This record gives sequence, C-alpha cells and structure tokens, in this order.
Amino acid sequence: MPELPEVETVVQGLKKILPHNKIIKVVRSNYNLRIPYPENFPKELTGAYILDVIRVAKYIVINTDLEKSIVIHLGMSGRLLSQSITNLNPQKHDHVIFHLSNNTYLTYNDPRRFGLVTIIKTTDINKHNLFKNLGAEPLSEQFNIQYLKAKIQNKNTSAKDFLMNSQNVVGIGNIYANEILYLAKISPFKVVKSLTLNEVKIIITCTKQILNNAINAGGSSLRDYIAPNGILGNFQNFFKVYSKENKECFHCSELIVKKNYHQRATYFCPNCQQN
DNA sequence: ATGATGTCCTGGGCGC
DNA sequence: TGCGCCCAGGACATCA
Repeated sequence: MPELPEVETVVQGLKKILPHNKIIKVVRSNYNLRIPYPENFPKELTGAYILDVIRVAKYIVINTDLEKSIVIHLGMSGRLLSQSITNLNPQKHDHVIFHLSNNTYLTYNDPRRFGLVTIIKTTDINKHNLFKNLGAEPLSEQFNIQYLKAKIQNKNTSAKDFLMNSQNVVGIGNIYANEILYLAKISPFKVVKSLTLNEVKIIITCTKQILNNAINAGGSSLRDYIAPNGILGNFQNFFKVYSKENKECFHCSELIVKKNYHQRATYFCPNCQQN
C-alpha cells in the first residue's frame, strides 16, 4: 500500500542506481497489469539511456533520452528490486524485468497486479489520462490555503474522502488520511464545506508534517512495501491511529474506534475528532 | 454533476 | 494439517 512517502523513498533509491544506464533488454510476463502494455512494449525501450527518475503523485517516472518516459505505479503490492545478474533470483509475480548496462536487473513484481508499467512520451505526460486530473502535490507550495479553500467550496464530501481523492491532493491513501486527520483532531466524517479557515490551515500543516515524517522514516513498510535496496522503512512503528483499534488515544486515553467507511478501515479518536 | 458504491487481484491470517 | 472465508486498498467504472 505505497502512498506518497513510500513512492518517494523508492524514487530516492532509484535515483542512485538507474541514471546513466542503458536499457539493454526488457522482458515482461504475459499477465496484464491494471492497464494493458503499449503495443511495442517492451521492445521500444531497447537502447534507451536513462536520464533521471522523478516522482509525480504516486507515479514513478523514469525519463530516457528517447523522449519516452517509463511510468510505473506500484498499486497495492508492486515492488521494484534491483539485483546483480549473478544473484538473480526470479520470483512468482515478476512482471517486467529491465536488463541494464551495469549488469543489473530491475524487476517489477506485483502479486495483485493493481499497479502498472507503461510508456508515455515525456513531453505529453501532463496531458495523459493518468496525469491530467491530478490535484496539488501536498508538499509543494501549491498546496496552500487559497487552493484548499477553493477546492472545498460547496463540497459535500467528507474530510477523509477529500484527502484520498487525487483530484484534490495527490499521494494520500487510507493510512495517511487517517493519520493526518487524527493529528489535526478533525473528524474523518466532517463535511469539507463546513471546515473553518483554521481547520483548513491545520489540515495543511498536518498533511505536510505527517508526510515529511514518513519520508524521513523511509516510508512505511506495512505488508507490501520494500525499498529498491531491500531495506524496509519503519514509519508503521509511528502510526498513532491506523490499526490502533481499542488502543488508548495518545492525547486523551479514549479508545480508538475502527469503522468501515466507504469500504475502507477508518480509525479515529471519538473524543478528539468529534467535530 | 455529484457523491456513493462496485470492481479488479492475491496472499496472509484466522476459525474450525 | 488444511480448507475456506475474509480482509487489505488505488484508481477507475458505474450507479443513483
């Protein structure tokens, strides 16, 4: 369940190992991921020289000199693993294997196949269907009071659904939506059009704080996440509310409640987050 | 148009 | 020990 901090951690790892490599060969399995592979995939990547790796929302974007970008989304259970050729250890659910000029393989493995690997012309990325409706990057200057005030105007959606909708703000999934609203002491069910200006400010502050803390902890390694170097993040040790059903709230000692809300586990303190 | 619900998928954990 | 059930959730399709 990689969210922004996990994807950012993966990208930081990939930045150290991918640039300045040539793609020698790419092979893929016969299973489609969330979207079908492009027609000439993976052949059209052969010979491409990797320029850099960036994160856009929860997407990993690998830019090459062919003006084509490899776009990877980890979905729920996607992992990227870098291995030397001599230590190659094929696994079930390996779907795409990039053979690089420094004699390493980068393997995309994804048991649930909710992720995707595709190619988009670099200059067209922002126009592409996957990207064109994305909201603000939460750690950017764009994610500010004016932006949020405009977004929540007349919106009847709940605070939690709002944060998890990538058209409003990208990169936040179920875990961090729970954590952000707990830190903000705002009910996950509060209708966003009724948020006060002060609450909007608090949401911005708490969002940035939670995500930055998670990045600094190397991303959460809950279940499916693993960094390219195999080192696990440990942010899940710092969850204050997610998966803490019936544990005492850190602020007031009330017991944390778990509720299924829109088919997602929602954790909150009924005392601190009752507004 | 908006907001709610359904769908895809597999592995792990649990109860019996 | 093993079977079957259920849960996890990102993003899009589809429903009311």
